[in-house]
Amino acid sequence: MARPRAFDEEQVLQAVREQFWDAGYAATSLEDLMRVTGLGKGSLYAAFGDKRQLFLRALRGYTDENHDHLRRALAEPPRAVDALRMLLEAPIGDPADAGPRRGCLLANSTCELGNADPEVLAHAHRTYETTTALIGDCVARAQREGDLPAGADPIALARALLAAQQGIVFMSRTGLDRATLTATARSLAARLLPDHSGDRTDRTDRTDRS
Amino acid sequence: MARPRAFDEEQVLQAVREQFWDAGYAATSLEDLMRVTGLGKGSLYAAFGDKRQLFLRALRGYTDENHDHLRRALAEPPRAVDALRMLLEAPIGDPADAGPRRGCLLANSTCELGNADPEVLAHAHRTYETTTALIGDCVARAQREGDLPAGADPIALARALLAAQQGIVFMSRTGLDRATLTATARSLAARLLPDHSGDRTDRTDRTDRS
DNA sequence: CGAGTTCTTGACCGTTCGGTCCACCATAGG
DNA sequence: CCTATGGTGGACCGAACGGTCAAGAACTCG
Repeated sequence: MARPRAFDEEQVLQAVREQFWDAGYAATSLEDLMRVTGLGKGSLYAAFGDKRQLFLRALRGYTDENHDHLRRALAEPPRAVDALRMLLEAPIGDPADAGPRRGCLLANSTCELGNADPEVLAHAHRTYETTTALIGDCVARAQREGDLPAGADPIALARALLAAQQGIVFMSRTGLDRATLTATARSLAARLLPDHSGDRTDRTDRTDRS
Repeated sequence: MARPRAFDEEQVLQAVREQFWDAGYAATSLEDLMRVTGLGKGSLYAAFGDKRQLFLRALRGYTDENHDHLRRALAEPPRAVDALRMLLEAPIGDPADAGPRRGCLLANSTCELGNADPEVLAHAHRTYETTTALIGDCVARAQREGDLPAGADPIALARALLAAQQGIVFMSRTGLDRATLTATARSLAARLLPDHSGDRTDRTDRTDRS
């Protein structure tokens, strides 16, 4: 009944996200957003509201997508403990992309805005709780598979793994070289996820424990 | 020979540092800096140069002070391994101060400006290398004291400890409660610094540890 | 006590910020 | 083909930005 939109909302949010990711919230101007989206101010404001709302939309999209990836990455490997090991190396990324070390958008946003914007802080808190729960499920699976000691609290180990992962993410932002980063990630993985395959009761398809 | 300064440079830098720490670089305006220092624009510019240089001065002061604290904290405990354990709990802070969770100024600055300002990135890289070396020395001492396995590379363990500490710092910024944070720090400490007092050759004069 | 020098203050500058508004346009339904 | 409806792009706005400058104030030295 009227003129249709000339842009794809998802593509715009993607471009916006990349911009905020590269430069941060405060250092991104509306002109930047117009440039990367190709849209005029009027269109942006009509479609998304002001800068902050647009940022929150992009951030929510990022975290949703991230959780999807995480769910898949945790479920995919046959052995859960391998998924947990990869968790620590994942932030290092492919050698191929060679993109700038820009860390995690949510972590960056939390650092930049956590003090000033309660909504960003709350979103970060919720997101990391969900992440912890996902990792905790995977830890529990690794326990059932006999690759981790069964006694420990899965959530506690999940929190330790998440903290270690965020530490790796941050160290990568300081310009640490890939080799050192990889070695550190493996070292952390070895200490947080010790190899129990030796003293494990050897039934790998053990599904029920209490 | 001329009018003396009416302010103490160190006090001004301290106030500036607190402001940048609370709000970040981009979100701090010259008006904020004038307010917290009590100085006029002219004085600030005459004494320190522009906003960026003032920020870098404050940041360097912070890291220098931090390294002094770290050196002391690592040297103070009779047993080096205890110093390393405290390293992970230190970011949680006193229950008394109850200040806002604002993390580490250098970490925040690295996240906000690391992509855009090579000097900040280089400073962060240098600083964390120094920190790694300090922790590595402490690890080596713990090895000599028989509290850590002697075979491992001290620097490698230092990097793992530093990454874990930064992870704790970050998780505290997400609004995680103190109890959970403390539990996570202790869990990480237990896994990265396993208790070797049992199988240690008993040549050191070990005073009782509770 | 006067001259010389530095520090302080706040007015001022051009620019850029986020945000609003409106004239114009492309489309779908009648 | 015409009209109603929503999309588009850019002119425009006041405010705040970082930064400059000049005039006056405070001090030391001769």
